[in-house]
Amino acid sequence: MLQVNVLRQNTAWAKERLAIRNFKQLELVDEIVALDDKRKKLQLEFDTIQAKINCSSKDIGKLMGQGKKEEADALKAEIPQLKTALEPIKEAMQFAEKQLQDALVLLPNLPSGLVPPGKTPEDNVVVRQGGNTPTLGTNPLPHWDLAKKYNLIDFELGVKITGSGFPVYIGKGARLQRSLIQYFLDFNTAAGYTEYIPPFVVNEDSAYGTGQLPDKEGQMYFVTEDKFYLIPTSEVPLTNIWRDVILKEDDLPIKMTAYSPCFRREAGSYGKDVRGLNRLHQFEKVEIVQVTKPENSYETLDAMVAHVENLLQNLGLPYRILRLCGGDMGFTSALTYDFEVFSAAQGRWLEVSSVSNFENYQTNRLKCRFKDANGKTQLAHSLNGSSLALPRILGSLLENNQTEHGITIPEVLWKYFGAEEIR
RNA sequence: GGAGAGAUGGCAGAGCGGUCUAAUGCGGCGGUCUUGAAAACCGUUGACUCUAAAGGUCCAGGGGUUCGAAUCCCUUUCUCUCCGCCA
Repeated sequence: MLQVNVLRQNTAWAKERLAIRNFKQLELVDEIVALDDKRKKLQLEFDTIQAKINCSSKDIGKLMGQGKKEEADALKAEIPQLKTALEPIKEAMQFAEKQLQDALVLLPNLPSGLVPPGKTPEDNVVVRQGGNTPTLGTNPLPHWDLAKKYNLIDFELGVKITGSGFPVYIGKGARLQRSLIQYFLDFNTAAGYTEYIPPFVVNEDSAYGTGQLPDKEGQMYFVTEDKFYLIPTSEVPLTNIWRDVILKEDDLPIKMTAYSPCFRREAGSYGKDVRGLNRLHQFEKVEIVQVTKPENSYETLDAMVAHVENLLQNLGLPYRILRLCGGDMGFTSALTYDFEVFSAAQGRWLEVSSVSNFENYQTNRLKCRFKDANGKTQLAHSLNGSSLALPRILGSLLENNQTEHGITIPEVLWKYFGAEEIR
């Protein structure tokens, strides 16, 4: 969430930034500053009266110790009226605090200066394109047909066991998926990321900490019995490792990577968007997360983009990198690059990664801070990206690499997959 | 799941109704000494709010009793021990 002081000191600028992402309730910024003013005023009143009570209580203690019971009783008699005066102030203060908090979580992050204006995905800017689109033979098959032909994935079986959007990977399909996961993790750890296996369900504090709550409440599966959320991405448990932590400057940057299944309800999705592996309720993903010093976060973002780009190049997939426009960006992001691969048989670009800098939006909520060289505590910056989401990579790999007699496996996967081709 | 015991500063650990502004030890930081280091000795040591300062808040979370709560009561969560179940 945003810092009130930033909004207070740069009110007009903050509104301009929010307008870039087509945020409508700009008056919320003024309301927040007003609420904070109110809160401060009440806090001061509260503190003044509380100080008097504390002082009297100490005096009573001393008097009792000296056996001056009557003087102590006289002092005691003064306190009830102070407490009576305190009560409404306390309530008003707590109410103002809650209102402030409730308002703050409604504000999305401020887009960085690089974010292009725009409302829809059409307004995203292609910053780079790479790889070659293959020339497929006649009647290229979409991946769901290839999956059936080579017995790699059974979608109907998933429907039987759970429901739509929960595919069952079988044999070489499962093996290919595992090969990709292992390749991604090895590639990430070679680049200095530490591998984690985090919990796949999280509590409310964690879901709130990275901003999934209250924004994406309906997107997550919820275990009512224990009040746990199934993670929509391992970003949630990974970033929350640093909740309520004050780091040393030397600890930064923190580089983490994790494989996890991801669970998303995706309510309301339908049609060709959800066909095959295009959109699932459970999918696999390898994630990278970094926590950095504020002054380094944008060069870190560039490094993460280059890192993900390398992965796609190594897999030989045709890709493009988009800088998301204000209207298409995530709630908590300041700048996001999306990666799409071209799935040749479907003839569509599919999103396979999203790399974002959250600046201190997440860390402010998480209270993830570090002590700088001057001993001052300040908020760190957090970033994350998919490296990579598996289903669409798998789908496009099947489609782009299909031949007359099988599917060729990219060379980087040979040692994991144990073969150069699926026949 | 049942019974019992606990949760205190970076860590260990005292405090169980009133100078707690939380003892003590370890660790960290600074200094003295030293060619340098170690040892020894001396000093220092959290967060939030507010900030000119004072003040206020924080002893797992929430609520209560009291003039006054780390300390008493209720409640939630977590940890440990024993039993049960189990990969």
